[in-house]
Order: sequence, then C-alpha cells, then structure tokens
Amino acid sequence: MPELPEIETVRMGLAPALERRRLTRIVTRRGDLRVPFPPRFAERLTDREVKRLWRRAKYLLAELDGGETLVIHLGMSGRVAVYAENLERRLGHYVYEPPPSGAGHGKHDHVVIETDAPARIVFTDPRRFGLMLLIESAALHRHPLFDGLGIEPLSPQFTAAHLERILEGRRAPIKAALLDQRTIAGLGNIYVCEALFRARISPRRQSSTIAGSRARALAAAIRSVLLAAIKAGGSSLRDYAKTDGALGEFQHHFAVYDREGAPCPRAQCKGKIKRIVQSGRATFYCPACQR
DNA sequence: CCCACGACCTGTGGGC
DNA sequence: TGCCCACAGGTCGTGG
Repeated sequence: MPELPEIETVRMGLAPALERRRLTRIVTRRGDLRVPFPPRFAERLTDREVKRLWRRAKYLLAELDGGETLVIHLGMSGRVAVYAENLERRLGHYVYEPPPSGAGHGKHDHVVIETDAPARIVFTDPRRFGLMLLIESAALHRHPLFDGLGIEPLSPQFTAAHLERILEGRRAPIKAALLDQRTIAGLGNIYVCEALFRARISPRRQSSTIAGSRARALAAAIRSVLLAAIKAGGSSLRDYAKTDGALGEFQHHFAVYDREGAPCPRAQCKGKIKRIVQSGRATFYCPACQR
C-alpha cells in the first residue's frame, strides 16, 4: 500500500503507540524480508525508547534512544496493524480491542513489536519486498538508502523553480523521472499518474520540456494530490491502508489510475483514459487533455 | 551519468 | 467450475 500518503497515514496511526514508548518485546518470524534483519535485531530494539517517528521518502523512521534508528520500508505489499487494549481514549480509535488471539500469527506476519503503551504492532508483508534495518541515527543521511534521495514534495523547498532545475537536461519521459526517488522522494505509480493528470501534462512528455507554467502546474498538482490523499487516509487497492484496519478512501477519487477506457473526468473533455506501459509499468492518462 | 529492463516474491482476478 | 497467466502500491543491479 505504499506511496508517500500511505506511509504518512501509517506514521500517524503508529505514533501514539510508539512515540515516547518503550519497546518491550520484538519477535521476528523469519530471517529476512528483502534483505536480512540486522544482527541481534530483537536485542538491539528491546528496552529502547522511541524518541520520534518520522518519514523520509517511503521510509518510516523510528529514532531510538541509544543512537540507532529503526528503518522500515513497506515494499509493495507491506502493512502495519496496531492492536491496543483499553487505550481508546488515549491512543485514538483502534478497532481491535482487545487484540484477537491470532493477531500476529498470520502466514505473512513477519514482525511483532510490543510496547509499554501497551500495544502490539504487527508487520505483514506477503511479497516481502519490504525491509527493516537499524542504522546509526547520526549517519542516516550518509547511508546509501538515503544519501541520493530527492526533495520531499511537501516541504517548503519544493517549488516550481526547484522542479524545473531537477528536470533540466533530462531526456526521460516525465513519468519515469517522477518515479525516480532521486528526483522527488515519495511518489509512486498512482500519484505520478494522478499528478500528471491534474497538471494536464502527458506522461510521455520529455522531462526537460517542463518549465515555466508547466513546472508551476506540476509542482502544484503534486502537492495537491498528496495532501488530498493524506486527508483521505491513503489509497486501499487490494489491502487496507490504515493501522486500525480501516480502509483508506482515496481510491474513490482516482481520476485516471486503473481506469482504462473510462471517460475523462475533466469537464468539457471528451477523451477516454488510456493505459500504456512505460519503463515496465502501467501508466494511465487522458490523451485528449494531457499534453 | 542516464535510462530501460529483469529480478525479487506471493496472491488474485479475469479470460478461456 | 477450474486452470493459467498477467499483473500488482517498489527497489536494485546490470548492461547498453
């Protein structure tokens, strides 16, 4: 479920159970996800306190006392569920109360973390493209996973001028450039398609031609689609997005994604949504109003 | 450096 | 009804 708005939704749902809480018990059910768990993973987490939970690109980052940060990526199919007992008023509205006895024992439940909230956090990932790492907090920005990442699209530094500069001289189609995490951090297939639609820009357009008013439209579209998706609790396709098990709602607001053949939702436009493949991934757009 | 593509893994939905 | 294959929110390594 995992682009920036979904990760941000998970972060907000997880924060009450993690921030300023102590990790009391960690269980891993296998040796690896996309990469092996770090050596002595459970021991290094046990009895640590989470100072803050933040996000960079599509990574969730739990900064621990003791100088390390727990890095979590959800890959394609990763999910996080929070089970908290009798904490409704303090923690928000968790639907699982008390936790079902089987919680954390599903076929693809790979990691279970308990905290003194008290809460049980279950990480599920059928495809195992996700990862969990421990990295020294002070060295995070120099770590290979993070040092080449592009700008955060919701930061004040993300402007049309910045966008124009990072697309300068690039020959790849704009769809591919926006998917590249070194250009902008956090966009994925859904929100790139949706942002290009909002900006009326063809996904096939050469990146370097996006300047001036087009850059302004695209920067604004990226920001607006991400904010709208976060407000809606992210998008739920086959799975649920939120830590309380409820579905995100933004999939009901897709203009183009997974809507091949549907009429273009833009007023006055007579176009029909088309599906093409770019660098191996599906792209959806309206050939009539996206240029 | 820049870009395209296949690989990684499991589940599911649609077509026959 | 059942089978098979194409495809799925992301990265990463390789090769041109």
